[in-house]
Amino acid sequence: MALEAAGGPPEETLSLWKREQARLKAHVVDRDTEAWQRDPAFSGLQRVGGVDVSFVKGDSVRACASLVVLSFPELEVVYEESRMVSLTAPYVSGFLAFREVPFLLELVQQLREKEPGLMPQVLLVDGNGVLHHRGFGVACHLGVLTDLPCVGVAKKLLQVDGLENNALHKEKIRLLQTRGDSFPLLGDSGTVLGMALRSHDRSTRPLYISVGHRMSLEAAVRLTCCCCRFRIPEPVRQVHLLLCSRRSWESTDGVSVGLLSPWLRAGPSWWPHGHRRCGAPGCQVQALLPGQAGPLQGKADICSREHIRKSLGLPGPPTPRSPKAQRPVACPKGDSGESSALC
DNA sequence: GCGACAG
DNA sequence: ATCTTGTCGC
Repeated sequence: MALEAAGGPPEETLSLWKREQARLKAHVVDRDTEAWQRDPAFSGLQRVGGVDVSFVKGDSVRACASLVVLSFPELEVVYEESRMVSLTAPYVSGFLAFREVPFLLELVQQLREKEPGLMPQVLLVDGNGVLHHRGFGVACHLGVLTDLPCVGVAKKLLQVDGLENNALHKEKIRLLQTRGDSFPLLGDSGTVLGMALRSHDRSTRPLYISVGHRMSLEAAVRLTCCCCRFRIPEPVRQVHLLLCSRRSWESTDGVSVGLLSPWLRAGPSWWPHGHRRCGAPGCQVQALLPGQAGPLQGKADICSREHIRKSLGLPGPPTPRSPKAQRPVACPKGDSGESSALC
């Protein structure tokens, strides 16, 4: 307790972590290893996964780790699992993996045991891959440890190796006009560490894509773009939704209802109606309505035909954001222009 | 006027 | 990450 009270982990721990990163980094494969990765239409790719860990405000220990698997190219949820965990490591920039990866590994392992047929062929990871202080971000870390192809998808530029979110960078962003536009992130070291990608026509803010494991940067960018209905790629976005709903039901059973965001409390209109939720170990699958309370529990769940998902493609006015509605768009935006009101 | 550091 | 406000940039 009170480990990270003041200055985070001791220098000793950090250097241990650095050594581990250096050791594992040797196993990173930064090129395409699968046939589908080189195919123009990604034919052969059938399942894309997303993972993330979400936190409970006011609680530095409890968190929720989730894994979802989507069909490709339909992008429908075919598997989702989440579990409450107790974090052991604090967040330290450059060492995100030591905080999150152990739990993500467990989820992958669980899937491997229970539903090997649903194992994703690639994972989109919230965070960076080789675009990292030591070239070994969480996407590489998880990739090496699972031996799954992984892509780092970050929402903010990690300013390393001379990369800076400065005026020049912002100007380059401004030049990204339509979905799919991108520019390389060239570090002072002379290496291309990743790409800034405009993932959606209606979103100005780029994603920062970098290689995690067993995939080229080009394929990573192309795949990410293929997974974007909105700014955030569906696998990652679905994981966020799962985490959010999970948190809300968690809180109805617990103590932090008052800490929930108003968006969630209000019974968000963007919530997939009646979407099934999965919970923690030892529980049952539930049908949870927006804002509805549910027993705290959960278990692996296979939601193959999530026809409910279709609602995501329907006119569900999600975020009555700001007076930025310049465009009469025919598609529902859940999070495009903004940093997502979700999580 | 703040603080730079993925999540 | 979370919460929140509001629309840049030094």
